[in-house]
Amino acid sequence: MQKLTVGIEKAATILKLLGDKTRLAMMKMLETHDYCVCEFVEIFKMSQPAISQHIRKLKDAGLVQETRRGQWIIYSLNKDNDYYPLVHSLLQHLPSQDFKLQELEEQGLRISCD
Amino acid sequence: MQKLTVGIEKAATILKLLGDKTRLAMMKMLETHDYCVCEFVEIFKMSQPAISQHIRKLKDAGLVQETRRGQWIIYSLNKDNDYYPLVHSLLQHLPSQDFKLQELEEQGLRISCD
DNA sequence: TTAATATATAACAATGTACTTATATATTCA
DNA sequence: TGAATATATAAGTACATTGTTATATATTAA
Repeated sequence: MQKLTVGIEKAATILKLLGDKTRLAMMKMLETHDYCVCEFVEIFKMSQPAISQHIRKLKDAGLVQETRRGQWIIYSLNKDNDYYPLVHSLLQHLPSQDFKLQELEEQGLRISCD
Repeated sequence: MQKLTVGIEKAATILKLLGDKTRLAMMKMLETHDYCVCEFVEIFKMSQPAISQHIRKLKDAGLVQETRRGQWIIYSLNKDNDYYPLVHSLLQHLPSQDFKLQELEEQGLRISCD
């Protein structure tokens, strides 16, 4: 059961988390596809630990969830989270990031294709 | 003319601004009433410079606007801002903070009553 | 079992944030 | 004009954040 509204303090925590362009882009991207860490590393041209640390923050807040698939760990949005309605409505205001997925596919670097 | 979506980077900047419980509460409160700095000082039990600095950030981002009324400066939401649709939809997920206004009135500290 | 790959964690440095106190500016009113 | 009030700004400090590099852990495949 999800709440209609969310406490101000907790909401501020979520917004602070999303107030980083890398994490915000990740969330928008996860709206349409799942991704593994190594794909994000390619997409954001950022070190693997940096990506891993961003994802951990999202995971600790319950915004994303992980599933291991062999040697890869696939991340997806956790739509059951209490804050998902807030997050969802905010993501609607952002432009699709699917062009990044396309770039990845053109480079032959897409891994977690379903 | 407002845009349908907003760049990821700029959106992250806005969300980071709102990712502070004081500023987020201010924005929610400004949805229903205008406030002056001295009222926020009472409500948030915070020093005047601290409040002033929070408001300046909101103002610099164009989220709020000021109007001088005598010795007071009244702050209100800037609904013409490009990011207002995003901000508005996100505030809908937060509980009303009107009880804070009531407290203020009960203490006889309400200033900027229209 | 060993090498290769994917991910996580730890320790650190640079930078950013949010307060504080002290002080400046603007307005009102006696 | 001068005192009182409201607000802004500056400088300093404590703490948080985000990257880095080095290293640990987990899985796969030879």
